[in-house]
Amino acid sequence: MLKSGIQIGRVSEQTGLSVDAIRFYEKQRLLEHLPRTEGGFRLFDTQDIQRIQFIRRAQRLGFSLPEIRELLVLQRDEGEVCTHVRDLLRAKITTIRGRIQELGTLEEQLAKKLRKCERKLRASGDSHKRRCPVLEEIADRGSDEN
Amino acid sequence: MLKSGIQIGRVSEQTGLSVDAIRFYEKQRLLEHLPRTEGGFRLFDTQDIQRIQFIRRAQRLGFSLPEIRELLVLQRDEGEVCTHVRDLLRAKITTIRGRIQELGTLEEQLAKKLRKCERKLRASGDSHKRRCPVLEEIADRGSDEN
DNA sequence: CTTGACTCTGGAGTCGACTCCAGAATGTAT
DNA sequence: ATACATTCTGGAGTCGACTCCAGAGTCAAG
Repeated sequence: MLKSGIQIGRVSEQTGLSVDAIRFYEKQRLLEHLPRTEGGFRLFDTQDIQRIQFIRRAQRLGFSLPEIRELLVLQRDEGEVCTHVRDLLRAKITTIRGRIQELGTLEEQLAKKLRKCERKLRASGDSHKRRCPVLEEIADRGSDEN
Repeated sequence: MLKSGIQIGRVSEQTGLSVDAIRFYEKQRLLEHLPRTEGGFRLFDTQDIQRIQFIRRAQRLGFSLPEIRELLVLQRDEGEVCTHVRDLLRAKITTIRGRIQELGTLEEQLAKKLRKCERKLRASGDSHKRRCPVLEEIADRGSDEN
C-alpha cells in the first residue's frame, strides 16, 4: 500500500454500510475518482467517509440517490456559479423547508396524542400494563429498526 | 350505487395516486375495511382520502409503508391506551425531531451556498448566463439506458 | 338490452437500492 | 513461498413499492 488512504473494508466498518453498498455508490457516481492501489484496490480518505455519511443522512430524509447526487454537486465548493445553480439551490431549499414543516405538523399530531395518552394513564389504574390489542396490530411484521 | 361513497377512479383523481397504488395500499392494510357495492366496487369517503394524503406525505418524509401503518394506528383515536403505545409515540416523536434537525442542518448548508452564489453573481458581470458545466453534470440522466 | 366506461382479481413485470455469489487477483503475516 | 484475509469484477437475486396486463364483471345511459 504505497499510496495513502484506507480501504473499503475499514470504510465499511466506520460508516456501517456494506462493502457492496459503497461500491454501488461509486457506480452511481456518488463517490468520484477514487484512487486505486497498484493492484486495483480502492483507496478512501476522510472526506469520502463524510460524503458517505452525508448520503446516508440524506436518504433517511427521503432523498433518492439521483437527488443526493444533485445535492452533492451543489454542496461542492466549485468556483462554478451561475443562475441555474442558484435556482437549483433555491428549489432545494424550498423543498427542504416544506419537509420540515410537514414533519413539524406530524410531530404536533403525535405530541397531542401522547399528552392525551399520558393523561389517561395517570387517571386510570395500572390495568393497562398488560395486554394491549393495539400493539399486536402494529407489531405483526418485522420490527422497526432505526 | 345504493351505498354512498366515491369510487376508486375519483379517489385517484383527487389524490393523484394511481388506481393500482390505492388498491395496493389496501392490500398492505393501510386502508381498512372499505365498504363495497353489491357488485364489489370499493367505496371511499373523505376520511379515506385524507388517509391517503397522509400516507403520501409520510412517504415523502422518508417513512416506509410498515412505519406508516404504525403511524396510522397510533394516530387513530381508539380508546385503547397503554404504556407501550406511549413509548411508541415517544420513540416516533424523537425520530421526527431528529429528522427535523438534520433537515435544518442541510438547509443551513445550502442556504450558505446560496448566499455565496448570489454574492458572486452580483459581483461579476453576466458572463455566467450562458453555459454552466455544473448543470451538465447534474442533468445527465435523461439519455441512454443504464 | 346493448354499449362503453369503469372496476374487479391475480399475477407478471419494473425500478431503485441494494445483497449475494463465483472466480480471480492483491496484500500481509509467517 | 505459502497461507489466509481482503478486494476485484460482473452478474444474478432480493425487497419494497408500485405498474401493467388479461379476462371477467358492473353500472349509467340510450
